Amino acid sequence: MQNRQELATGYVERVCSMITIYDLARITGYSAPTVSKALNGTGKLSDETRKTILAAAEKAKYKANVTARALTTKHTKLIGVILENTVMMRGFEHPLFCGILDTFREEMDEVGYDLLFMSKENKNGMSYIDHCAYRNVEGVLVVNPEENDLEMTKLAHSGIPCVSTNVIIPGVCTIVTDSAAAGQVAVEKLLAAGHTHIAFIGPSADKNNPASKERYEGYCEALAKANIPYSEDLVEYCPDWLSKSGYEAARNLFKRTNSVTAIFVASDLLAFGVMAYCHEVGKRIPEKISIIGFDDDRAAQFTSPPLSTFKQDTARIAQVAAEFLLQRINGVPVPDFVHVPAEYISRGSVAQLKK
Amino acid sequence: MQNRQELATGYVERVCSMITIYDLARITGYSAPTVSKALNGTGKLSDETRKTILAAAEKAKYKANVTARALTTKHTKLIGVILENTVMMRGFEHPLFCGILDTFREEMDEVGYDLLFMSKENKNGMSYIDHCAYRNVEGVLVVNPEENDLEMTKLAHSGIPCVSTNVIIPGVCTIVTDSAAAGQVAVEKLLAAGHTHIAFIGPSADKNNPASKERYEGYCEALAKANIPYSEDLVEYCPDWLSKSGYEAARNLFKRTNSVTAIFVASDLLAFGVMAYCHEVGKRIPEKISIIGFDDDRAAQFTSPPLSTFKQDTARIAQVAAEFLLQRINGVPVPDFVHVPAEYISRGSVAQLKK
DNA sequence: CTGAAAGCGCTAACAT
DNA sequence: ATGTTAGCGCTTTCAG
Repeated sequence: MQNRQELATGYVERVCSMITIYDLARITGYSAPTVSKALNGTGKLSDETRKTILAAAEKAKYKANVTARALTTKHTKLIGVILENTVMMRGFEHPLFCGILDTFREEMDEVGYDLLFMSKENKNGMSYIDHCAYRNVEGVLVVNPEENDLEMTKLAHSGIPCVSTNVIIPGVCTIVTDSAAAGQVAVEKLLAAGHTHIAFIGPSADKNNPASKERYEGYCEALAKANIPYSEDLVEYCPDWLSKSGYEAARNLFKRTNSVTAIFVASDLLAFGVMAYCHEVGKRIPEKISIIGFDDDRAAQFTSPPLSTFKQDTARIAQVAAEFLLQRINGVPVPDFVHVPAEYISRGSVAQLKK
Repeated sequence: MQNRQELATGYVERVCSMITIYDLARITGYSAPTVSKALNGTGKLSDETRKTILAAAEKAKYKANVTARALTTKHTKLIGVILENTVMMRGFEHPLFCGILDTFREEMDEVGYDLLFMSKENKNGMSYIDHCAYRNVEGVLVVNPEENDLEMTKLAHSGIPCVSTNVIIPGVCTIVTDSAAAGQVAVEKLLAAGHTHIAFIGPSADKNNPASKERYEGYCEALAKANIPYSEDLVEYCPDWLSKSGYEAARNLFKRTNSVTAIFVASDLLAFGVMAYCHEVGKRIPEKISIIGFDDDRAAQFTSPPLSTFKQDTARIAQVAAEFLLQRINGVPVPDFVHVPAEYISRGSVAQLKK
């Protein structure tokens, strides 16, 4: 206990006794502004002065204090991250979001930016905009906002630089997987395996979430290209992205029709539910029914059979997001929309149809 | 383009034109310090003054600026988070870490703290301690540091308040699942199902990572209690927590012995590998071999058969971590170690052994 | 090229 | 009970 108190005190002292530019000024005999200029490479200083000051800073292990700097410059080198726990799935646990955040952090770290979680409705009743102002956040990565959230819309229109990696927000640069292209590929793979009665299962299209909508569009387009007439009977919408909904969608689908030999499911999680239903009713995969999912969830390679699916390029999405957010912060125009291709991963859930 | 420029400018203006306590002072006719006191509830002010000022602040939508406040108070209301991408598994993608972080964030949000990712070896070559000082972080949540990391050790000894939720760090309060108790339960479940030749598969015990070690100890203890002699042949260590290692461990185990009818595997991910091996060699689960995993990974309910496992109480771990970190920040002593119980989840991977 | 002065927004210590 | 003064650490004019 005594020990802990001492530690705590030690910390305060350490922080308070941090070396400042005034210390360096005293040490080197120059003034504080000169030290500042030397440290930042700004202003006009003689090479010698700069060298002297830099050496002294190094020796004294001087570290700038962003808090103080930010007060004058307004540059906090802070990026806000919006990642809400929606009904869809708890924030961090979503496979896509985690991958994006991981790489985004690395990219931002490279250029000296730190990541801070934004929150809405926190203790102080702050909105996103309030929170951004409160922390002087320089830009925001929108990974997963709540659906149709007014605060989010306000933030998008506030002029605070934002990029979005999942949802389309008018006025905000959005970077997402090219789901339409992937949807086409999915159907083409199934067509190539001899399937013609191909179903689609996915959440009903939310106009702001391109994922399900584009996957569905890709499905339609591939069918059209192959001259296979579209049938409403083969499309089953579900209310969300949960496995349970996939299970129910499969039940509904098979209640309606028995001709289906293949399904393109808009996500692995949904596909797991579909597979569970198939197992339950003895519909063997892939012998009786072929399935393609989306996301390459950790689980996908361990289902039985392993699930053929699409891997989103989260690293690429994050890199582009980081690049464009930085551009945006620096006042450089960015595109409204960027598509990043997904990769098809062939496993054991698709069978060649016997003629 | 023009549009974007305007937006960016709009943001700068907005930030710069934020209302300050001086504005409130002017509006209300009081002085800045008085406004400050009213806002913070400090000092001695008449009720009326306070009310007037608070009303004016509300009306003007005044929001404090932490950056400025922190400069004088040293209280940034910032908590650092250490979550490195170790070889073990990429940072955010680990099921346990994500859950912990999610709840921890909510808890801290309640009391006005924001979360910031700490990084080591960033552009400026800052250590954890440097980074903490640079951002004036008030405390640190250590979720997943690199193994035997000197910088981490230094941070732990720096006096900066820390709590750890995965690894034991001398001098730092650690909150983890009671893996030993869970390990015992696992073996007891298998014993109850009639198994006596029970194997253990898990990473070799790292002295700082209680997870594998404690699960192994629980395994041993349950065996001892049941008077079943310990056999080295039934224990297979693996180098890490990856599924691939589980696969190889299973192969090694079965190469050595054929009497095993049940395995307690230290994690679901490893268990997936074990299951994959079993499937491959036609060893039916659970008919021929029963398996219990650990973590309740998203995948666990979708393997074939669904995997019986333990669910760590990440929410509880995070709550305790948040509580103790706040205590520690406030100079209140905290325990060195807290165990949180895990819950056994029975699914289809354990069979009653036929006599 | 360098330094003096001023200010970012807030709070602590002291006067009044 | 309220105001004055000063300072947190840094940067940005602007003189010299």
